[in-house]
Amino acid sequence: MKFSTKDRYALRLMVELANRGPEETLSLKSVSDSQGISQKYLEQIVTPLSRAGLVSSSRGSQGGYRLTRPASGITAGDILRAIEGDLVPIPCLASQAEVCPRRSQCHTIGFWDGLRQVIDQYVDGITLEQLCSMKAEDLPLPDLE
Amino acid sequence: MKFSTKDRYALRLMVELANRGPEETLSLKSVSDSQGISQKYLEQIVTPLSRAGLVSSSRGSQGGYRLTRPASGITAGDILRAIEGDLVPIPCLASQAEVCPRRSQCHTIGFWDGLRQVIDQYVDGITLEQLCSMKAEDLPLPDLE
DNA sequence: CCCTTTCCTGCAATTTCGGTTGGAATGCTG
DNA sequence: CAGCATTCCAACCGAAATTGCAGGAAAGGG
Repeated sequence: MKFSTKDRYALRLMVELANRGPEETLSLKSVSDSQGISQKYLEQIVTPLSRAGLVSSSRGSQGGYRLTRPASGITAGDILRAIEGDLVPIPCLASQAEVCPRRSQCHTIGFWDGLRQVIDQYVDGITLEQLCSMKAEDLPLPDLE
Repeated sequence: MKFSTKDRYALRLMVELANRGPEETLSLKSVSDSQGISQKYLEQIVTPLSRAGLVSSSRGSQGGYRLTRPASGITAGDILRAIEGDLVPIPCLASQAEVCPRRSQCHTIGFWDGLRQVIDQYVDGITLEQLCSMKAEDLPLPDLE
């Protein structure tokens, strides 16, 4: 149960974009330099973010990417779902999953669906704006202990 | 971000064992028959559960596995951690991870650690006993919405 | 002694991960 | 218009993990 590097890099990429505001474009080259991620790999990561409508692009010299809306209107869930597709812990729960033949007597599907809900609730409750203001020191957490 | 089949099968295996109580032993052969999982694969799954002290075994004819303690004293988290080792969403948060060089200026580590806590809290809050009494129909959830 | 079962090791096919490579299209700028 | 920076597109690729299966050895009950 791990999130991929694409998930992690996507968050870091979006934080960089958010730091520039939605007007200024930022090239992958500069993100590559500041974050230490190869430009070519970033291309793969930004593509689904673009298709999901979270960022827009301009080509050519002085081109780059920018947020399509303020960072306060984008959640971590938006970003992760753009990369992962469905954010489900097991294939059974995917939106286009075939119906499991032992579904009716399954004792664990409820557990997994509960986990999905807990994860959804968490990632949708944290905005890109909040991410930007987080430092490593102050560990986060809405209101858990 | 998916949990492996071993994680899922481990839960189902443990539910089967719990249904027999901690006295009666149950062979992998019978679990294989009722759950439709190959006996050989189950062997791989039960081994870490045994090493983690969640089940004990007896060899030979009439042998099998049984819980080492009541199902009310075993959580889903216990089972998943036995299979997965650390239950962390990204390698950075593993207990024996090397320190990330960009840790101090990282804006996302807090997010991931929060996710880890949310997951931990959920899986540790559901006991094997609760799993046994779950049906597919009644979706779970302690008190979320 | 035979049968059942756990235990242990090794192998193998497939998929996923984590990228790299190569180039085409587009648009600014001198 | 030439050149350069950038996004876009599509393959490819090695390594690792996933998802098992096979073949036994060891132990215990009947």
